[in-house]
Amino acid sequence: MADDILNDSGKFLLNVAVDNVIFGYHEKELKVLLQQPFTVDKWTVTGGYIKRTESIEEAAARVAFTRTGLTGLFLQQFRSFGNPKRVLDSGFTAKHIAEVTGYEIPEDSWIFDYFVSVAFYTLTEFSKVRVEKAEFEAACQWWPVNDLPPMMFDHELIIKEALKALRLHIAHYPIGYELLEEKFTLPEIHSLYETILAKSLDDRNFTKKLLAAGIIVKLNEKRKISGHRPPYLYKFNKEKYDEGLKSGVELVF
Amino acid sequence: MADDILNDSGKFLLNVAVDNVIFGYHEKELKVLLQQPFTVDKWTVTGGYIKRTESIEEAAARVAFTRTGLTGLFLQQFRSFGNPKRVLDSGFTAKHIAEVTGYEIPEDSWIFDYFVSVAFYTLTEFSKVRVEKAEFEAACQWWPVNDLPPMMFDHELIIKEALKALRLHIAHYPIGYELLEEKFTLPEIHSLYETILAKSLDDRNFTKKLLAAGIIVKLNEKRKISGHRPPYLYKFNKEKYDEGLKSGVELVF
DNA sequence: CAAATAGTGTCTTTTAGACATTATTAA
DNA sequence: TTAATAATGTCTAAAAGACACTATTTG
Repeated sequence: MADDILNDSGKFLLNVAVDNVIFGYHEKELKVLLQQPFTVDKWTVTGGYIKRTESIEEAAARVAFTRTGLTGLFLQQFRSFGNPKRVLDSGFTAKHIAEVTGYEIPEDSWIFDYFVSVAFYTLTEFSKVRVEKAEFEAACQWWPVNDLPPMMFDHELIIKEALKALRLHIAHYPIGYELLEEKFTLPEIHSLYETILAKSLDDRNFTKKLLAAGIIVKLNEKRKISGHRPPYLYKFNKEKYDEGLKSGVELVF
Repeated sequence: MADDILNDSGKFLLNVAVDNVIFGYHEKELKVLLQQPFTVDKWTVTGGYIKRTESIEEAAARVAFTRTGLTGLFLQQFRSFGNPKRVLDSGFTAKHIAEVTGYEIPEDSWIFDYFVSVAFYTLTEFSKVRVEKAEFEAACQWWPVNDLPPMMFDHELIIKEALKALRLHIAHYPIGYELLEEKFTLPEIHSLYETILAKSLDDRNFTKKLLAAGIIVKLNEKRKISGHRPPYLYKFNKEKYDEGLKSGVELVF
């Protein structure tokens, strides 16, 4: 509970934490999972402190697991943020918390200190996520990337930068595996890319490119949809895909 | 001095620090500026603690300034490193320090703690750098990237990753401005790129591409060299260059 | 005029980009 | 047979890549 974090400060690193921008894709919209501390009525990216026994990647994975129930997610570090004004400008103070929640936390508690945030982004298959708020949180829910609630600290910037990194990566690595179901149709992956890049892509050229790169494979099945021609299902070619992740592919769209 | 850092721990953030891989280019070789703590006979990337009053970027700039005397350098954050084993595996202990230097430092001093390192790389014009070791260091000098001395912690990995980031960036941003003198010849910039990318580039196509992108401009001067045809001097087109830095250019070589 | 290196142009291949028609299914 | 959407091929333009000869200077 709260006590866990407040009293057990010896368990965590000081002055450094992780933030994890968890992206999910649903109904042609890119969403991001945000949490709301019950101390402030602003929202934050999911994040947490780093245990002394874990690496920063493990901390980010734990943060994601706590909110989504998923493990083995695609996790990408993209930048760290740190300057003395991050917390000072946020309205996140002992006084404010006392007013809102009745909790009395010392003014000089380590949680109000200057924190460097190591930021990651994570891609999830929306339908598999079971959203759960972590302890010490008032809420946790998906928000459309293009329609965010008021954000705390510099978290709006963090999301912007995460999106920038995602868009850069999508041109060099075969992202998509983690955002779609195992079998997907061309229209589905096509509109995923259009959504992430926020621009329309010629369907013929798009298909051509993915097939030429060899990262997707046509299956002999169709998705059952009524009222019109059913689309073929595709899956990723895992080897090509992993190789692409490692050494990079040119997929400039 | 040492006391500054050891006693004045309240001045610095705990559990987080910056490392800065300072690159310089000299005689067709890419070099990196390394420091040697006088406590261990291994080398490290230049680095330091973060003051409570400064941002991580300011800390990295200060680290570079202390060793090179230069300000306004090109500074690029590329990754953060953090896991509990970084220090444990390094042989960096109070006992070892006492043996080597006679300094008695408590086993539980904060300097032996788990540190997350926010890593940057910096590009410098070799000839302008006046190498100076910082306090608490036995030495500070240039080393060829391809021929490094024994490195402490995970600093060999940090250099590898910095180089990877530099090679990625060079394909998207017009790097070079900070590594060459103001006026340079085509053969000079050509061999700079060949050195960084560790592969040979066709001189005609290389020139064509830089000129087409508009980031370099031919001057009406030649470099005085005897014994053969003197090369023309070029300079960067600062506007195009800055624009390229901001929005990215495709310069795949 | 010889030595040494600088400078440059053309042709070919590959890749990117624009563009519109036919195919399949269910109701 | 119609409604709805899936699937696909060709032509053009631009960019990348391969390749070798001429130019300029000093000694």
